[in-house]
Amino acid sequence: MTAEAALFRTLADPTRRAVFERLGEGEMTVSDLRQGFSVSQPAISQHLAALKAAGLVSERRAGRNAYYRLCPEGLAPLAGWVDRYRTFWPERIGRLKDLLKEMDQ
Amino acid sequence: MTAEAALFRTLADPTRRAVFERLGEGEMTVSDLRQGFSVSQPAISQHLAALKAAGLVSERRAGRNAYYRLCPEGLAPLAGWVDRYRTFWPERIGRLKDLLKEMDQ
DNA sequence: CGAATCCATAAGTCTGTACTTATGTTTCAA
DNA sequence: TTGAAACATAAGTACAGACTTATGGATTCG
Repeated sequence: MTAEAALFRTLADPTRRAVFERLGEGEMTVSDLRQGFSVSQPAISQHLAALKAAGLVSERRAGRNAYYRLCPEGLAPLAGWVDRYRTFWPERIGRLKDLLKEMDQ
Repeated sequence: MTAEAALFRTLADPTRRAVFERLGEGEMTVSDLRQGFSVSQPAISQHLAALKAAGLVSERRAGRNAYYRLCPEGLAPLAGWVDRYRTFWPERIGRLKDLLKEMDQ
């Protein structure tokens, strides 16, 4: 299976994608993460295991707690896949250029 | 459902994603597309209907034939989602810049 | 020590969906 | 006009996977 295949599969589930997005706020325990979701704790753990297997998340244990953190570099293969088609839309490129320009500063 | 949710769901299936990628070669009929896939003609038609509903493909009828063509702009919401996380990887930005530079020429 | 908390895993259920075959519609060709 | 080709839709099947409850291991606290 290609890298982007695993990423598409992993991020296709809305709940799992929401967990990923939520970790954008910063490192968090499973219990923290559970707040705001209507699914059980095992469901959260299962999603985290899937995200970890896909390289989208890393884990750090401390006592009873498991801290999960975003690994945004894991998205690189997906970004690469999308970029292959970006060349088809010249009108959008400008905004991307602007973004890169901002990041230079 | 958000736009990127529909895109993730639509592109999660490997066969459907392969159909999308194949259309990168250019406009094609369903029969043309069928060659090289091990699934039935209805399966191809169903995938094309899903891609069309997601705005990733457009259709043109001519006699008995249905010509399908890529709509790469349909990927924009997905690209936007990925870009939110691109800011986390400075080391990859260089390659993106190079790509944009090439496209200027 | 015992109870409680945090998390992972096991096992089973159930829904979504990607496929199949069957069939209908339209168009073209002999 | 009859048959074949191109495609879509219908209906049914089968499997993946997202959930659940139950449980166990590890840690912390009283």
